[in-house]
Amino acid sequence: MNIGRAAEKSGLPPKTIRYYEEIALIRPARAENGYRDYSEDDVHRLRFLQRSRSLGFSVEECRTLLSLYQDDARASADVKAVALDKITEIDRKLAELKSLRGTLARLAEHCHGDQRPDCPIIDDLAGKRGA
Amino acid sequence: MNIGRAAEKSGLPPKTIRYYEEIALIRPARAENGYRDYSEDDVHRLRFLQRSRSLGFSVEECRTLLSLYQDDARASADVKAVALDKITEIDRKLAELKSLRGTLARLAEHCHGDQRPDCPIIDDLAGKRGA
DNA sequence: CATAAGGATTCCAGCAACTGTAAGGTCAAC
DNA sequence: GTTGACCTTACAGTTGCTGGAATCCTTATG
Repeated sequence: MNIGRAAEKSGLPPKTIRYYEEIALIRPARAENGYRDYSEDDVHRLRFLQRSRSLGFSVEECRTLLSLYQDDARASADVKAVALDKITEIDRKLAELKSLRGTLARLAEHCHGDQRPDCPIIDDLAGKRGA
Repeated sequence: MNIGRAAEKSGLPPKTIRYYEEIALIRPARAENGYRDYSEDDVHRLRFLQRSRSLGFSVEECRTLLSLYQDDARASADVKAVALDKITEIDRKLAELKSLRGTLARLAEHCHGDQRPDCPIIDDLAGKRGA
């Protein structure tokens, strides 16, 4: 099938699919006219990529997961390790965002937010601590 | 002062400082030998940028904040609005990450993580729902 | 049969926010 | 005078696409 149909079926835009081929994540066949020709298996792989990307895995992680997906002799422990690493990474990001949010919320809370120039947010950004 | 000293004082690498000049966030003077020459005020601006970037503001938001910083007639309401927008954005990211984390944790929990190939994580990524 | 629309192809540029590298200029110390 | 630290510019690379231009192929219609 052509790339447009594969795009519909996988939920990925054609541009992205071509990009995935460029970085060697998938290798579709070519028809005689030069068009890419996707098999059902290719579409499975594309959907796999779509889902794993949407779960926050990087393209390189997706490459690993895809090779595990295609490896019938894989150990589920290997897959689990990737998932747990990602959870750790997400936890780090969550902690960082929460901390940022706390700081911003505290600053905003102390800013009267009117037409006067006096502003604790700016003061903090400028390094004028406390007060 | 030279860029190296300004880097030390602001906590930003020289490369980043040059980049900020390239995108017109700061405009240091030049010495006769062509070296950038930073004033104390320049360093204040750099520290301001360092702090606001580290709080998660985009470079363009930093540009806005910096102009507010340098505007003695600013309304604190304008600053507060930027901060509140950023908090909203952080909340969105937090929700997304929490959701991802939940999905991954659920998948990992059901994966026995041993030497066998059977893996609910892969099954889910492949679209085999339920089971 | 011509042609126009809709898809397909390639390649190149651009987004954010830097970072790395190369090739060279300047300055202070020995 | 030469070493080494520091400065300069310019260009490439990072991540993960996305948009655009020029061209080709296929299909439907007049």
